[in-house]
Amino acid sequence: MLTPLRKGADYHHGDLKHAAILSARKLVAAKGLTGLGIRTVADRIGVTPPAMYRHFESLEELRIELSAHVRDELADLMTARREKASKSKSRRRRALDRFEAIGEAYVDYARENPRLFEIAFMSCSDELIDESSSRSSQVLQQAIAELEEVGLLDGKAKSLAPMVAWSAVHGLATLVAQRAISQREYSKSLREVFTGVERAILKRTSSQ
Amino acid sequence: MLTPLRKGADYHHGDLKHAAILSARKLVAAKGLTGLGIRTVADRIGVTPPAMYRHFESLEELRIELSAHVRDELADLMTARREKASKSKSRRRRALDRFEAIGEAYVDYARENPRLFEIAFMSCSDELIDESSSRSSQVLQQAIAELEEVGLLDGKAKSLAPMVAWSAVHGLATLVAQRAISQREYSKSLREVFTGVERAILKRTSSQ
DNA sequence: TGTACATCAGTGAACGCGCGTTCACTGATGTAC
DNA sequence: TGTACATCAGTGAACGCGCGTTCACTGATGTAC
Repeated sequence: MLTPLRKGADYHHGDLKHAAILSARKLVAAKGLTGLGIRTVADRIGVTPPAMYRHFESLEELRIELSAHVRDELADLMTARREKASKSKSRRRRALDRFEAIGEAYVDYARENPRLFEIAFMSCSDELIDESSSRSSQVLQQAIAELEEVGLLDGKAKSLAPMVAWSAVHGLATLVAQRAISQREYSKSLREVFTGVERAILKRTSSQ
Repeated sequence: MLTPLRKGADYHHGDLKHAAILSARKLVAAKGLTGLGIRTVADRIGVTPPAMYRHFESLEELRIELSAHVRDELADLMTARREKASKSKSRRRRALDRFEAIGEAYVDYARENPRLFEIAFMSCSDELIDESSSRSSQVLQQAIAELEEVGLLDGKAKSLAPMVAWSAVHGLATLVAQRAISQREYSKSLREVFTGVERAILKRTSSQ
């Protein structure tokens, strides 16, 4: 399909904002936050720099929108992996698999998109990200609620479960993103962290 | 003392490299990594930009040296706090206090120097930081060894203790540095993470 | 103790560059009649 | 169905800026004799 998608596509881009964010995503993924610029993005999507200002107030705003986009991607991956995990098993197995699936998705995203992951929570430097309202943290809360429903969550540890799981998985993810943990050690570390978190928050049975 | 510290101090700075790193530290602490520049630092320490090139090959090298300096500061704080913790108590109490002291120091540093903490492990983007040789991780290993010596470490969890503790504390630290956790929730979160990590790696007694 | 000289650590001016942003403009689009 | 016109989304040229870095230089320092 070499024909323009819409009439006048030579002059009116049609979907500049969306294209800009995707291009910004690529740019940051490849060169880090420093590589992101109004002019560079404009070039890549075949538009002059001032056109960008029809859609973004400033470079800062582009950054912020990209950061939100990345957080969305991350949350999407988490829910997708959760849904793919374990059907037709015991309720307990299922809840645990879903819990692990979202954690693994989180860390995987960081491993595969280290630069993007870095800006997901960081780049909105000034306003603090409302953790409670962020989609990925909601997904986590939900998974913990599921563990509770099936009776796996330890009563004493219940209140600290979200913070512990969040910190441990987020910590592992940043270490992986920074390559402080090599690909070789990756899955081992992931298993260790999961085991640790589960020892911390699940009910204690003889088998564990 | 308004007299120059050494003869010829007008022309020969005397300690430019050290002064540059300190000034870079201040700059990054205040404005983030973007605020760091050869010219800016040169200005601040009262020297012309080319003088910087007698001591640093490039801006990149200045960044790398600053990053190492920050990692040193962090490790120094950890060991200092560990030594301050708990004397004249039971061996077990002492080992646990020392373990917690280094974790708390880590997170405190991140809270008080968020921008610096961000570059501590990140800015050496290309070469991966040798985790095993980094001073702060050695301090952690040591603390875990102490827990083992006094018989607090759980046998099964022993192998995963370093990874679990490291991830959880590092994760909390980055969340705090990014202000994803507010000052208000800070000490509560810290306690939760410690409790979680200890539930994960310590021997299980009835009291826990 | 004094002088010649190599070495070192700065200066001052300039380079080219790419950046974010602004401005007056123009081509395309959609709507009212 | 056709025309006038407001609105919108782009263009092209230019702005000033601060940056990292290079260059030929010069002032200070220390060492050999």
